[in-house]
Amino acid sequence: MSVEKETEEKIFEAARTVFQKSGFEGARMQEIADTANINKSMLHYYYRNKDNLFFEVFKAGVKKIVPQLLAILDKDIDLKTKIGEIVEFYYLTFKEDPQLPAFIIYEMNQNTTRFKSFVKDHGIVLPQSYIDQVNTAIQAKLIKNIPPKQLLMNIVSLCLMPIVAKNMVQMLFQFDDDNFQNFLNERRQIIPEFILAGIEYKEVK
Amino acid sequence: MSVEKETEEKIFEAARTVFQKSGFEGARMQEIADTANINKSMLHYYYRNKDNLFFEVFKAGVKKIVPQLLAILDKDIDLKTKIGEIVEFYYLTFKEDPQLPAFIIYEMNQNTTRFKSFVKDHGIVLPQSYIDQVNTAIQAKLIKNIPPKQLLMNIVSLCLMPIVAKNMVQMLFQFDDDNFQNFLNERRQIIPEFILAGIEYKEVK
DNA sequence: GTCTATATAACGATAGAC
DNA sequence: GTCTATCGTTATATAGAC
Repeated sequence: MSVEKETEEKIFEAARTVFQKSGFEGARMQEIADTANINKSMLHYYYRNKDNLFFEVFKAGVKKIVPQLLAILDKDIDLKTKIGEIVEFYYLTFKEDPQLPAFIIYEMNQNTTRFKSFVKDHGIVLPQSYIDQVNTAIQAKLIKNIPPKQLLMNIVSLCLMPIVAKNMVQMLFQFDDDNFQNFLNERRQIIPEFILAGIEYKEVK
Repeated sequence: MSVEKETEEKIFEAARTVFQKSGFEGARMQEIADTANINKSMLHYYYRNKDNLFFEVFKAGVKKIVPQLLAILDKDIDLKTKIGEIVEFYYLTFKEDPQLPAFIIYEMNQNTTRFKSFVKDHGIVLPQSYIDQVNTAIQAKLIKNIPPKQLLMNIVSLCLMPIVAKNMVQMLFQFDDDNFQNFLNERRQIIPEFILAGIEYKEVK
């Protein structure tokens, strides 16, 4: 009958906060317990150990980033629209959860195994439809010649890098938090324009 | 008279290896000692504690990435040449030291203070000459309208992101190490072309 | 400068009462 | 399910002989 969150969920949310802030090695079980406002031994009761708890947080993070990207790439829509959707999706996702991409990318470099099982379980594959779409556009001379994976790498780089390197960017550009958020917001328009010009995109009439 | 590296230097090199691989929290003083092939207490003799040793490694890393970028930005050369030099500089630097950018970017997000003292000591500032150069090119209609900081963000994103997200990229694109290196090599040409088209760069005759 | 031995503290994890 | 108390381990760091 309680309207409060279940203990297990409270623990998970706290773990998400602490792991994303400090990483696996930097995170402390005690800090997770304090953040969740529960007893430390409850962490072990529900999740057995630190590795387990971490992996749940990690998996949830990957799920928030990767499948949606692949789904957009697989959509039967114009390339221009597709690029716009990716930029918007990442902008909105990381506005809510700014530490997520740095967390996932860093932890994946630390331990590839963690991700491999995830890829296997969820059938994570770059959609062939996207590859075909880009190659077709190239042959039709609608865009200039660029390998589809390179194009995707460019799109994702432009979206993620500023957020992954937040402190570095703020420091070099002397941005406070407001300036930084405005900078990101400005990119919602700049990135699609930049990419479309970069591939010399020509509209289909 | 010894041709071997001094102990202090051996420690530093080992610390660089271990810190860049595992991060500050994940690094173990014992592993650094083992890597350097010296006794663990020597670490404290030369560097007093872990924080100190880490900060030396961190500072050296920042020095390898930031001042050179600012120096290129400040050069009195054509914008096209400038972009090409940045791309080449980062490609060559990270071919030798692939874990460096992820290390610096991650640790900077963990602890801004570490970097602030560095910025202060080294007078790290985005050169006004670069800002002026871009704005002048925009007014002369040589490139399309884009804030100079946004353009720089794009350049750096395209160079660094694939290396920072190495494992993620390899996984999603199903690249082995050779494929990945070829992918990066291919970008030496693709990135400058993409950027110049992206800003609709027009050569000065 | 370099070693062995050890102090000290923190962390993940568990046992057991309720 | 939830708590207190505590175990066992591992980490950084230091003391002191050589």
